[in-house]
Amino acid sequence: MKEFEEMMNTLHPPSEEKKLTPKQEQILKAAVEVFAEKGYASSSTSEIASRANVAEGTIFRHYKTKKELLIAIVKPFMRGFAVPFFAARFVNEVFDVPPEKLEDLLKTLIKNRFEFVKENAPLLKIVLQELAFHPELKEQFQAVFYDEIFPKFEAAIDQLKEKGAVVEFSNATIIRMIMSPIIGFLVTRFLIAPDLPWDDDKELDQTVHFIMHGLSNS
Amino acid sequence: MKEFEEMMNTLHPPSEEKKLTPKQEQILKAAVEVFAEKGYASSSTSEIASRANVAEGTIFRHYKTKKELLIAIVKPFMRGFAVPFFAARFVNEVFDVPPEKLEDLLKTLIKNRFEFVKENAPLLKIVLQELAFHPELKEQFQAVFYDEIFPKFEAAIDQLKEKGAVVEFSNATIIRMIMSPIIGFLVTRFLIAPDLPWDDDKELDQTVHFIMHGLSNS
DNA sequence: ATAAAAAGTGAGTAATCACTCACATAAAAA
DNA sequence: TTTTTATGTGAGTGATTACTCACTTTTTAT
Repeated sequence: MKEFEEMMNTLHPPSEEKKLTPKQEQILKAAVEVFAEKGYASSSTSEIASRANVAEGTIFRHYKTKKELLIAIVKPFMRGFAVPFFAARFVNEVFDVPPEKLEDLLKTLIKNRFEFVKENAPLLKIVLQELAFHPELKEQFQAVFYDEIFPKFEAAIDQLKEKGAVVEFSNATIIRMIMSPIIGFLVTRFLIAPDLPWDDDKELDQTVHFIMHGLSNS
Repeated sequence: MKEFEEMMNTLHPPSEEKKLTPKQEQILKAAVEVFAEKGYASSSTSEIASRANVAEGTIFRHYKTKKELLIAIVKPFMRGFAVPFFAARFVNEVFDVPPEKLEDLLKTLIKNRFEFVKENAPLLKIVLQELAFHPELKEQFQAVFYDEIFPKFEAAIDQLKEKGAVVEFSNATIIRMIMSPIIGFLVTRFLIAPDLPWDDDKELDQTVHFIMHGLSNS
């Protein structure tokens, strides 16, 4: 229960707190469950309602359509994931830190975001699944990642290239090479084999090690 | 048209040729299209039928259920992808090749599999999407990848570890680090941004470079 | 040529779907 | 307290769904 309340807090951060009624929270919780289990298209509003101990009409009182319910769940998750990247420090820290400390900086950042995803694992599944079919989600994704996070990454990468610390691939390629192993780990960790006895810290350290060596200019 | 016939050949390889009727081919082609566009759950058999210029009943003449149609599409694709790995040479080649030539060997293999995926891009999307929700597909995936391909990879990795050519991560971690950037490229190349002016050879070379350096024991 | 089997058809069906609406209750405002 | 507004309800609805079946056409076997 505690965990879910925390999740709901990240879904609806204090900044624009919407004062959800208890039933509304039950609906969101149940919807996350069902969407993650069966996928959006195979989830019925009637099942969400019954699992939330709520009449079906109550769902449509708060969310005009089923898709609006999906967006109400996914949007805050994406924004929540991006929060630390909005910190003004982000790019500057990468600029200033000596290259040998860069690995530690990345580890800290990644471990922080890992914890966020860990607390919202079903949301990760929903996003990865539904991003492909809902233009509204793609737009939100673009707004958060392409327009906000990636440019900051690019600035940092350009700086590292000038220092000769990073291999001379295109920025898009480098970003892909940074993200692929991380996403690969997250997907394996939480979606494919969540029940394996994972040593998360070790895996993350090794993943960052892999990325840094893969991109190093040797 | 030519391309699709080739795809159908890979879907139903000569080894167990099922002598598909023309209408059956139309059904498979249309189903691949619609499943990839809308996702399995949101695809209706009536749309598949009309897009295949076939009566809806014809679909169920050949495939008892909608899910059986999905499996008829996905199963041969996975088997087709795995074919080169079944070659007895596979592990031995990795054993015998001198470490500095290993990168070239991997490049050849990956470029070969890349072409296969390129010819069946919609199938890649269908597999990635539906694997999460259909136990039958998971079983097929397990049979092909976990039971057949991965053990061969492990044997090769163990050998490389003994030579000290590869970092001492667990085999599962190493396999993940090999596959993540490749899948990351495939997904970006064919699903996220297929219309970008890609230099496939360059990207693949750089991806292999990234993997080899990331895993090197330095 | 004739029979038998396979392929193809499309109207029909029961189930399920997202969503509505008239009404009931609870909370807030007056 | 009285009125207004917000929240909650569940039976009802038209549309859509996967799938069936009696029938026709085509292909294959004899």
